[in-house]
Amino acid sequence: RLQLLAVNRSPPAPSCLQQIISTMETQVSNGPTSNSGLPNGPPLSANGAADDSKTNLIVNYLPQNMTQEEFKSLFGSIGEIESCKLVRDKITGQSLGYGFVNYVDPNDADKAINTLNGLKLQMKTIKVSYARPSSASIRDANLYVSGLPKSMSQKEMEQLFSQYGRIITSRILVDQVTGVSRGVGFIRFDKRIEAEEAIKGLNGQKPLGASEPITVKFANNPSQKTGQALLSHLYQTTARRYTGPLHHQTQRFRLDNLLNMAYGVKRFSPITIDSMTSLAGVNLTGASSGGWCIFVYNLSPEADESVLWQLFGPFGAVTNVKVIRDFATNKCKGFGFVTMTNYEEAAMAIASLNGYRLGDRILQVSFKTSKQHKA
DNA sequence: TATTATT
Repeated sequence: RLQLLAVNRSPPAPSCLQQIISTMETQVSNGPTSNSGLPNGPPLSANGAADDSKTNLIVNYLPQNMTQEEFKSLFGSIGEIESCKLVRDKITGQSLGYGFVNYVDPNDADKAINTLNGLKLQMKTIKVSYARPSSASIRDANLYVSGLPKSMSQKEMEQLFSQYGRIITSRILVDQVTGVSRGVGFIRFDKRIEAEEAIKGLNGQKPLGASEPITVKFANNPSQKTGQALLSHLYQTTARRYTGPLHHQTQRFRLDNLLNMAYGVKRFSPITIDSMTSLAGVNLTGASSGGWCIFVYNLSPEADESVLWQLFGPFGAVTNVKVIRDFATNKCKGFGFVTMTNYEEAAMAIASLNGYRLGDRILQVSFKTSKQHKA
C-alpha cells in the first residue's frame, strides 16, 4: 500500500512554499518620516507622542542561541525594564540577533550603553545603542557593495558613501584566513532615501584611483530566505536530532522530502517511506472522513491558526487547522490540530516537523490518537 | 558576490 502511495503521490504545492517565504519577506512601504537623532546621542522624537527616545535601546550582534529570558536577565541587571523583546523570525522562531530594551529610567538606559555596549558573548561583541524612532523610512536602507578595491578600508568606504547620508553601520568582508578584503561590503544608511541616492550616485562608478567600477544595490533582506536556505534550516532542525546508523534511512528520507519541496521532483522510494512510517508511529486513528488529523503539541500561548498553515502548507494539501484556546483567556492551550488530505504528505509533515523548534519550543507532532485531548 | 539594525 505504501509503495502505491509513493508512486501516485502528488507533489506538495509549490505555491505553499512560496507563501511561507513571502510571509517572511519584509513589507516595504512608504510612511511618514521622523527626526533622527545626533550620531552619538539619543534620537529626537518626531511629535508629542510617548517619547521613549531616552529609554529605548536596540541591541545588535546578539548570539544566535540567546533566549528572551537571558536577554531580559542581562539587561534587567542594569535597572528596571519597562519592556524588552528579542526579535525573532515570525515563522521559524529563530533569533534575528537583535532586540529592544525599554527602561523605565533614562539613566538606566545610559548606564546600559556604558556598561554593556561592546560586551563579548560567545564570539560576538554586542552593540547597545539608542533605538531610532520606528519608522518605515529607516527600513530597507542596507546596501550591498561589491567590486571594491581590495586596498579600500572600511573608513575609506564610509567616506565615499557618507556624502549621501548618515551611515548607521558599515562592514567590509574579509578572508577569514588572510584577513584581506574580499572587495565586498555593506553600508546601512539611516534612511532608505539616502540609500537610494547612494545607489544612483555610486553604482557603476569607479572610486578615485580604482581601476574597476563598484556595484551598489540593496542588500538581500535576511528574512528573504531562498527556498534552499529555509529548507536547509528545516533539515538541520529536524533530521539532525537523529544520530547513528539505524536512522540513516530516516535522514535520507527527510533530505529527499526537503529536496522535493525545493525542486518539485519526485525522489521517493518505497523503502524510505517504510522507514519513515515506523518513525512517525503511524496508526489508523489519525484517519477520519475529512482526511488525516495531525496533533501538534507545545505551541506557545500566542500561537494562532496562521502558524499552522505556514508550517504544514509546504508539505501538501491542508484542509483545516485549529488552535485549541482557553475559553476565558483566549490563549492557546498549547496544542492544535491540522487536517491534511493525503496520507503521505501528512506523514512527511510529521516526520519533518516533529521535534522542530518553533521559537523556544520543541514541537511534538504526530497523527492524532483517540486519547490525546488530555495532553 | 552576502552580514544579520527597527518591535
